[in-house]
Amino acid sequence: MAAGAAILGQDELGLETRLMLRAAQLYYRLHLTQDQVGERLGVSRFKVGRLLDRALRESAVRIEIVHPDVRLVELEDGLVGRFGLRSAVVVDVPPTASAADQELLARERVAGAAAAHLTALRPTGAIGVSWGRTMLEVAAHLRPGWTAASEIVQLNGAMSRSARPTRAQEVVERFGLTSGAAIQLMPAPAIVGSPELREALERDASVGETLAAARSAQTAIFSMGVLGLESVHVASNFIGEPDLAALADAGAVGDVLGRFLSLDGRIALPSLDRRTIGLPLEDLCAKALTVGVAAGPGRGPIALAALRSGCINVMVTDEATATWVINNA
Amino acid sequence: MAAGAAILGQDELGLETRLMLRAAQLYYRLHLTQDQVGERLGVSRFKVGRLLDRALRESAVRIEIVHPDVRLVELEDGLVGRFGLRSAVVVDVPPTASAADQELLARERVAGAAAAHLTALRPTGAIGVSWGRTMLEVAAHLRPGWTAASEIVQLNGAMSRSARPTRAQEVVERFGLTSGAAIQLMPAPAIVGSPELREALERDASVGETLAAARSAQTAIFSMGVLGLESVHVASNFIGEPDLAALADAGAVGDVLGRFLSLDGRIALPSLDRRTIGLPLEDLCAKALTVGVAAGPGRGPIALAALRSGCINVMVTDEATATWVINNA
DNA sequence: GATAGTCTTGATCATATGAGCAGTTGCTTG
DNA sequence: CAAGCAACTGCTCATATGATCAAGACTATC
Repeated sequence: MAAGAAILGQDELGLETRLMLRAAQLYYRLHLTQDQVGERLGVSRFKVGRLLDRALRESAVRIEIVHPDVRLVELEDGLVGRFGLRSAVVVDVPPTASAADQELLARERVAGAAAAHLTALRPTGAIGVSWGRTMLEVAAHLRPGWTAASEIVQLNGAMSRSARPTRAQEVVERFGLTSGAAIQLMPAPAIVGSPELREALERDASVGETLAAARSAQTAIFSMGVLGLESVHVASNFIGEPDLAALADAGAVGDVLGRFLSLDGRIALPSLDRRTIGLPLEDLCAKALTVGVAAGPGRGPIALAALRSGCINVMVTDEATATWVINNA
Repeated sequence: MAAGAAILGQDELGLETRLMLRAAQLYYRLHLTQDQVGERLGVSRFKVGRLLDRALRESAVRIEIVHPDVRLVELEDGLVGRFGLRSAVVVDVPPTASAADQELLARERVAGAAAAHLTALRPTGAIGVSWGRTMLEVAAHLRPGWTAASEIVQLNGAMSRSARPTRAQEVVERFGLTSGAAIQLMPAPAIVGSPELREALERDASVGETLAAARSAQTAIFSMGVLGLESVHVASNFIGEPDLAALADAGAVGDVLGRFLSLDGRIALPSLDRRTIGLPLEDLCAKALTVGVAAGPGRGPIALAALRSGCINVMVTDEATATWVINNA
């Protein structure tokens, strides 16, 4: 063979290349062993190995992963790698007719994924939870026995004076019911009028004990809220027009546990933060397992901010949000 | 893991599928071993193997050969498989400005490939050769020492009375020169006026001895000619208008060793065949190694006919011809 | 709530593949 | 024409992979 090529000068015909392609076909298409390929082609199995090696190096053979869900896995890996997470779950949300439906579906899908992932994570001890529409949906997806946790603690204030209830209690109750754990609520509004009042409430046993439990929990599960009129904090009357305007001025993009963050992951408006009742951001960041859930359009910025704050260990979100985060990180 | 999926009922999230895709990425993209993949994913290497197996079976991973020359190899394999050949060589002919250039280039490329392939085949003993433009080109591409054959024998009559010489002698001479073998010419026209004359000539020692040598040679190398005014047989005045018309009527598509075939691979016009001097078709078919060379546009039909005749062991041709043959076989 | 059946799992062993190495071959250059 | 050089080949040995099997887990059914 070498002799032939030599006499002919160069390998004009691509004889060696043809051999390579033939080997690749026999090996990758017909699934013969390198030995068998060698036998058919009249070369040693070593040569076949080298031929296949060359085919791979010169990308004459392309191996690609074509499953529609790879992009989700890639996003997950991207999030884990970029933000040093323990894990991430990115779910696919099929398109819907209306934007409102899309938001609903995204919430449903992401919440389901969050519930499933939580079950797989099997957290133990005390678990802190936030509230909101997304958390309510997560709670609804939990199956009995999903964890053997000892206690479910509400992480931030939620008692609303508005006509539209936060249903925060339902979240905690369902988490407790499905796990058989005791529950502990935080009987206070999310945001009050003054830092002094917040301090007074936190000193009181009713709120103080829950806050202490929230601090000592090693696991936290929480959602992310957007800033704007559709925010639950606005709907629940925790913040009004002036606060909203101030937050917008400060560059806030959304909230975690009622604490509004700017895109760089810091507290956007410290003066408001001092009026916010619940687990402080730095205490959240210190926990061993912190599961952040972001579902629906427009969550990209707050998701990125929360990830940048370093308070998220495990991220659960939809494809659009994950894509936004990766592209803007 | 299994427990989690069980509690959640079905594998709603495609958790197993994600694991599969992740395994595929780590294995095929990052080239980790299955062991390492298992370690990263927290599963046994057996599971990784099964995951990858499933990925392949469900074609979540696609392995394809993307080299531009695969199609040539596929055509080669197609010819070998379809016609039970020993081997086949199909060459790529880049497009040219004019049709005439295309024919020239095809001939040059195919002839080069034929010479190279012959060298690789290393035929021994006596080798029979035909003549024609293609064979002349093949001869021109032979490098000294390409074979250790003992004798080169002309397979069919070629002596022309026309102004345009066949240069058949050059073919044999160059085959002999480059191999150091003795040569034996067939001093007769390709086609004569009557069966009786043919018989008389073949009985004469001058032609008879060469014919006997042609019969006993175990190797034959020959080209294929088209039917029509551009045929060398017409140009050399071996056949005239009446014969040409009769051949066309009989469904002849071209010739091998001056013997015209119809598309089914049989002698198209037995009466003409009886006037043709040289190795008969059935003697050609009986040889151990028969290399047929077909180059240039319009050679599809005669190539197919020759292949069907069963007289070809090894085929050398261009892509267009091979494609035509495969599509019309 | 027990039990048979099915699916999944991890282990062992045989096989296939890859890494490193020494011998050979042909090419190049003095 | 010879000597050095570089590429290629086939070998041995270590490793990775695939086939088969027994045990365990979960499901479905009564």
